Amino acid sequence: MEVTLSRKEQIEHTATALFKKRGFSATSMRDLANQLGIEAASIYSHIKSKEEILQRVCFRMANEFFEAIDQADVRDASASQRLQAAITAHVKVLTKNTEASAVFLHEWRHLSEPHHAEFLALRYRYEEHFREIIRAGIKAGEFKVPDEKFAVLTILSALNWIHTWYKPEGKMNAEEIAANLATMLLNGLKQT
Amino acid sequence: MEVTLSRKEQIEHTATALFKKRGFSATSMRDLANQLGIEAASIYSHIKSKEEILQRVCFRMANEFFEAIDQADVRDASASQRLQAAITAHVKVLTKNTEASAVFLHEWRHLSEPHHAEFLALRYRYEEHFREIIRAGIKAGEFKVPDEKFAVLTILSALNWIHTWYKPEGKMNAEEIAANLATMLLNGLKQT
DNA sequence: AAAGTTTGCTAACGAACGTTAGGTTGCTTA
DNA sequence: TAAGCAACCTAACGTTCGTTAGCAAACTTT
Repeated sequence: MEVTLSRKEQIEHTATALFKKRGFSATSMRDLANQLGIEAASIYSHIKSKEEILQRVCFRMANEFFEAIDQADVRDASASQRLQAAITAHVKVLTKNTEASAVFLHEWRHLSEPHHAEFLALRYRYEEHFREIIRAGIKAGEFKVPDEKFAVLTILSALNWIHTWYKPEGKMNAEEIAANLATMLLNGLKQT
Repeated sequence: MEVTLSRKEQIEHTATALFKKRGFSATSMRDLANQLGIEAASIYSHIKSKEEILQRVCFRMANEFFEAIDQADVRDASASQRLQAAITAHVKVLTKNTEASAVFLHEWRHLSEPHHAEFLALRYRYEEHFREIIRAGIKAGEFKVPDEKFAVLTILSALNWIHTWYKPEGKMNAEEIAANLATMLLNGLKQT
């Protein structure tokens, strides 16, 4: 299953790796060019600006997260089941591309307006999906939570650390990680 | 309870706020000077380099976390109680200074060697404290966890998002947040 | 009143930055 | 075989960067 990347996609891919490792601001176009084996000025045959790369990565990942969560949502299921499905979908996207995920999670703040505001709005909408599940769970007496915003932030932060340590060749695959995280968040550490 | 800060401490404090907001690399000495109402070159009457500020913040916070967790550790208690105490201690440090915490958590990677390696070693030692508690809990049959490293990473990432939203004037104080997080992580979301 | 310390200034350095202009090479398509 | 295009080059632009040198004023201590 060899996929041939266009030069623009290669640039984006290499830049993503550098943005994750060093951060957007600490990555220079000359660093990126060096990694690609070309001159910095040559990059501008393919992209308009350094920030364009960041924009493409951030909004592409936002799309992937939305698609995953929409496909995974099972109507007429319990809140626990829905939450488990959402967690699994989220973890799958996160593990499928850890580098782009890291950029999505940490480097979006370097977006300039109006992209910055647009990104925040998307993120809010994404989180709202989780909040809605938690609210439904509280209403049904399924969950016991002091505040749904608090719960969602805690859940997502627990998930969003994965990209720092996940390796495809590690002993847990994405599904196992998702299952373990869902169990831990839903049932806690304590032996039952 | 007015505390007079030395000029050096003022610089450190203002820099910390900027490092949190924009990141270390995206914060220039001229930004910092502007915020302080002086010229960039004047800062060098008080500090040796930009990175010195980062070093001081990172290692001071590391110290604070260690002190908090050492004081909070109760021998001859159950693993649940010890974990609850450790979580509370961690959250207290985190909420006491959200800006320095953000720098501690996200900007340490801009440290140069050997400080970078030294910082990582400290962090490993800190996390080891949590791992030891989890291991004790598993051994005593108190916790049901697939992997103690996995559990600790999940716990700490759930905690380490607090600095992004915590406001001292918010409806939950540090103790309530700590209690809610400990309950959620130990018992899960589900109604019992 | 003298000496020392703190705090700041202006001017400037060399380096690195993102980006543009204009040109060359080689492959692909009409 | 000519035209078009993708990919990359060198040279350079204007700007910003962290930092140093050298000096001056103000406050504190002796």
